[in-house]
Amino acid sequence: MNKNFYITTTLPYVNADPHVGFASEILRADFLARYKRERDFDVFFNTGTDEHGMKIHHNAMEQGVDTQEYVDKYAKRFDDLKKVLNLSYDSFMRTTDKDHMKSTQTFWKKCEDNGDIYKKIYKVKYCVGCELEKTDSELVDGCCPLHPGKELEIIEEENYFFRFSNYGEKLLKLYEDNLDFIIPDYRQNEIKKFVERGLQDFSISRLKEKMPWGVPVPGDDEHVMYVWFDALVNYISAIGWPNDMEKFEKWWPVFQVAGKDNLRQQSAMWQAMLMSAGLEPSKQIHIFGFINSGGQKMSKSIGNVINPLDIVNEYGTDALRYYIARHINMYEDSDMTMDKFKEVYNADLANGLGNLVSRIMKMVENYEVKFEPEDFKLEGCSEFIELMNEFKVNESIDLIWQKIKYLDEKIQEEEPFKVAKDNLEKAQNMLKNYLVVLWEISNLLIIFMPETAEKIQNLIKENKSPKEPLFLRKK
RNA sequence: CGCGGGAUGGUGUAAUGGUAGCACAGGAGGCUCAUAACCUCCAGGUACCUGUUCAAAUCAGGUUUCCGCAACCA
Repeated sequence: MNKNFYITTTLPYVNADPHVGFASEILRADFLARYKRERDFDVFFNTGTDEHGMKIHHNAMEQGVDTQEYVDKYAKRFDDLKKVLNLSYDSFMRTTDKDHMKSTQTFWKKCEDNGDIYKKIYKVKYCVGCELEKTDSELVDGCCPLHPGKELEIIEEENYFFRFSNYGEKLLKLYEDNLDFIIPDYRQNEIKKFVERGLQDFSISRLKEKMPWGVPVPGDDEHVMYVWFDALVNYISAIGWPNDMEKFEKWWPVFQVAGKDNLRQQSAMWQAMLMSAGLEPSKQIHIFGFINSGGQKMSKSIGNVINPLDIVNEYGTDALRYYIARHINMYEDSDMTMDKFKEVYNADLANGLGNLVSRIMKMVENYEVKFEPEDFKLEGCSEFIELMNEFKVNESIDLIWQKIKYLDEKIQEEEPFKVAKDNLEKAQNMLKNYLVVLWEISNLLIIFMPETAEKIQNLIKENKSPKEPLFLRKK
């Protein structure tokens, strides 16, 4: 059995601070990466930042800073998530990285050699008011929303195109042969329908004189690559393609996670590009739902944006990790508000896990229970393994809370605090039984809440009660 | 009729034709080891209509309604 596991997130575009939606994507990837390591897989976990393209270039110019400086600043904010969210990724790939850019150029040439790249006249809609190119989806009634009534200018320019239209049949075959290529199945169905409707070639370059911030097209000084083309290649450049083919062979194909806005790019465009370059398709792609707030899409103008940093500052890293794991639906859209977060925090973490640890360990300390945990074997928890093998995060962590509930009930039923008054030894044995389960809980928690798991394990090993509550109840 | 997916207690979820389960929030009691925590009990639900069936949340048809996608949005 292949014990190598390569997982990647999509690369967020660095034109804003990290969003809780991306936090949830990378956290889920982290849960799975940690799980696979626990199962003795050799894991390579990739993430990074997508740093090219017009929007970034414009933002930098607007702020009057050098574009490189601008992306450096934002890339750091994303890399900071490693500490803030306690992530275990191995690779942080920035698309402005020199090796990545070289590998993208090689990739381009492969596609070109295969006859899939050609030049064509491209019609751009240009709003004179904004002095910006506009896409159809940005337009309202055929006009720029900021300058209604103003005719858009049509500008023609020569662009390179990728022969996406060559890959319709091949993509359909890929989906047909791999019925669980995209999870959940309705997303696979969605993309299948999209491909069936017929594919049109897409533009993969921009004129350098208008937009210099991109990877130069090999053999043509006048063009840079369109940001999509370059960003997707990171999944292979991150593991050494094409320079270190041994490394590449070790890790490829990749297990991908992405938000639902990325369905098309990841499961159709990128797969076609891989085919064109003669590479094996991705292993599997999980398409996640979005997080809304108060029933609405998060937006700055509504003021309902949830910043993961704020939550971590107030509640701690593990509380956020917990909330994402247990209460945000992986595949359907979920709603999240600070009120809900507090409710869950108090119910599940303060009253649930935290209180359970306090009550058990307090008795352990008072009754001088001596307990030495045995080495934990994940293999013993077959139900948990089955769920995590299918990447069912919500259900897996649910299982842990069932055990917490079980212990609370058990303590009430057996009343060791009463038993201790006239039969200390019997009470001690009861406590030891609880500790066996608590030890199991702490070990299962490692992948979701690493810090908390470690704290609990230390308390168990030292037979001590926590000096302060694990999760202080919030008013 | 462009294509596709949904509507389960106040909220979030489970149940592939066979007793609608669970958690949170709400109400009542109990316990005292614990963070006003914990335990027990109570109340509350299949959007609507019709059909198939011994039996429907589940299958079919329709109504209402919500949400994606419709191409370069990174």
